[in-house]
Amino acid sequence: MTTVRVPAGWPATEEEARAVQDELRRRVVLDEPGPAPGTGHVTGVDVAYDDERDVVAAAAVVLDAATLDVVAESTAVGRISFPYVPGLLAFRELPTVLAALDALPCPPGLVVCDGYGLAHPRRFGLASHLGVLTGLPTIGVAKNPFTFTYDAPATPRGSATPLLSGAEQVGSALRTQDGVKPVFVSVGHRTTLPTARAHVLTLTPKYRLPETTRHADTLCRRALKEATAPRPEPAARAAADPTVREP
DNA sequence: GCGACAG
DNA sequence: ATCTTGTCGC
Repeated sequence: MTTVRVPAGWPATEEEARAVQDELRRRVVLDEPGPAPGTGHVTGVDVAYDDERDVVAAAAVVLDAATLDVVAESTAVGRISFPYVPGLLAFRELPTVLAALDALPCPPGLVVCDGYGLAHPRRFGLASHLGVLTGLPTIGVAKNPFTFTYDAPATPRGSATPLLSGAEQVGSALRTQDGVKPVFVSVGHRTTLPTARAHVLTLTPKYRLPETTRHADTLCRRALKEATAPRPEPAARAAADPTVREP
């Protein structure tokens, strides 16, 4: 586990954060097919908070895309860098997520984020932001439609309908299990929407949410719990480990 | 002006 | 996101 501070120059106000988005959005790459689903590595990232103690924990879990086996994982903890503001989620989550990705022992491949990419008020959600900062292909998978609209996909797993911002398609509502509420998929960086949907279907053989996010969710919650766990008394620590001498 | 609003 | 155990159902 690594520890993170809020990066120097990180936006302090909503106005600054929106200006950063308007600047960085121009660097999103949308004309690459991206990694083929079922090959190489796929990495899930997620974050858990303790607002009371001002602690945030992030996890990155790398899966073998063909077998969905976990091949590597890492965590990072830090201080909360921004309040939750719809449309500015990246400024709250990214510093710790970047630290967790940096701590991985292998290349992450495609990164699957909790939330949105292009489906965003300024077309620059968390997944796109992470992609631009790291250069990695990214997609967003959200559990709610945010401010967007959609028609219910047909019942079978794999059915999809457009996720709309007015008349503009910003993503897909994708049914990942028969008759279960869809997830909301959007492109982050360096891939396409059909490819993003194919990745999500590959990652959901059994549950509604991708295996990547399920693993990352479990791991970041555990990391948060450990980071906020009460410290053992010095005497108890000395008793538990006689090789430790307290100054 | 009011309400809604990824995690 | 988070508060939170057992429980009803396939």
